[in-house]
Amino acid sequence: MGVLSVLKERGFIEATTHTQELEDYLENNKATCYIGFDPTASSLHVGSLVCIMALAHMQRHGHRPIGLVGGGTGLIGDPSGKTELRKVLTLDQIDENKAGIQKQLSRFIDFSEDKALMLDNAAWLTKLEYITFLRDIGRHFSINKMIKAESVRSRMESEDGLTFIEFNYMLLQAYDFMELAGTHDCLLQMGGSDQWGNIVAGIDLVRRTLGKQAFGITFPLITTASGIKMGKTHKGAVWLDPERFSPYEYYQFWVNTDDQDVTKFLALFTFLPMEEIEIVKKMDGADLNKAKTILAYEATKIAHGEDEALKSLKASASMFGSVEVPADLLPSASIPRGTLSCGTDESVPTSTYNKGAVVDKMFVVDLFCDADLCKSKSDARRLIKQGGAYINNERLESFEQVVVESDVNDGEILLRAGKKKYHKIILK
RNA sequence: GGUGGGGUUCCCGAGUGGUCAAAGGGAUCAGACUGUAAAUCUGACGGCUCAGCCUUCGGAGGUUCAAAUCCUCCCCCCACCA
Repeated sequence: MGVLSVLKERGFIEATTHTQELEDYLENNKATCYIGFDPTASSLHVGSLVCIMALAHMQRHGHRPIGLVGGGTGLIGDPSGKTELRKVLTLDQIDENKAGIQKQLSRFIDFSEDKALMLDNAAWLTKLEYITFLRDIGRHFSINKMIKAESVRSRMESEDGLTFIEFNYMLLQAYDFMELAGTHDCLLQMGGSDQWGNIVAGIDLVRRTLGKQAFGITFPLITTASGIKMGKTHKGAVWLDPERFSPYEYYQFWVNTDDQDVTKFLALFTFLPMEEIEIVKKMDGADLNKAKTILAYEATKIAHGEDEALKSLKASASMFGSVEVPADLLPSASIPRGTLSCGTDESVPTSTYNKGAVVDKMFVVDLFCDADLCKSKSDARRLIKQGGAYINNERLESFEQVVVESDVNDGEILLRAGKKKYHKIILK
């Protein structure tokens, strides 16, 4: 099956240009394709995962993906899908962020032997000269067309308006496409649905300047069943960087997937075969939790490796009781089968304290605050009053409670806030 | 540059001298119900040494027993005009 059909079947495709020609092109060529990533942070997050997975699928089908880091465009800021002007990044920040992004992408895509490329558009964009650029590139752009583009129009209508610097973003992205088409014969650009205007502009520019037919694919904006943009939690974005968002939290993020999203996410965010995912569609009720376990395991494995996935699985089993993974569910997944009742919980966040400074000295409340389970003492007070604070799985009744010897089991104290947030205290 | 309208607690948004830690909604958090889901219901939602106290309403001063609310200056945003 061609890569385009695979992507379509798995829910990646929102729109494509020249559908038939694109299909032929991908069938008959070892194509090069690219997606741009903004270096606005030193880590990518789940919001970019659709793009990343699409590149990975491309590579698995023998095509060559390019991850383009917008080191040059990051100096400008894309107005698409933004309601306000983005803060401009400094060169140093961009460099740092770029490095982080490259590292993460290499978990998903194989960059060895030029099977994939990582480029930075700063390489060509920062060398542009204004007059030359206007004359050679600017002439191909119609203001009439641009102001009709959704990204521009919505900003023109908003009271914040649109600055000239942002208005130019489209030209620069189109220039990127032209550059890549010229130097790497990259004729396919992909991106989120908010990139449609930019992609189409690039295709036009490639045709006008190089006389080549280029193509575009956009992905749908993935929202959860409750209508929220995918990848946002109370803690903000779900980062792929294990330093910002631990593999255990990442795993938990996927386990907490809404029932209605399970099959959609399995298709988008794992490589499990669709025939197996089809079966999950027929499942409902508590059974779906088993599928969520596999989703979480696979997603964690892809982003953080099998070891971390296994650790997270075990930690979850010991925190939330047993986890059952039937042998015949999604058989291609490498998750261990059977019932996992208890195990080490090494992936749960921990802190270490000096025992003498804690026992009979410290208030339990302070441990909650230090462990970031509560924002402040008032927060801790509320939590206790509402019965959401637990020490070793026993509800904490009093705000004034001090840690005592009997709270310590094997040199450890397990704190819990609400149903899902745990923190382990190790005493030395 | 001119004229007018604004900047309120995470967000939207009420509030024009005391009854204001500030309506309402959203988000969030906890509890109940569940399946580590959704929906629903209940409660919480600035901080603290918590029946009390302290710090917030763009910034700095001032008037007043008392200011988010009045005055002065400054900063920023928006609309229309140039």
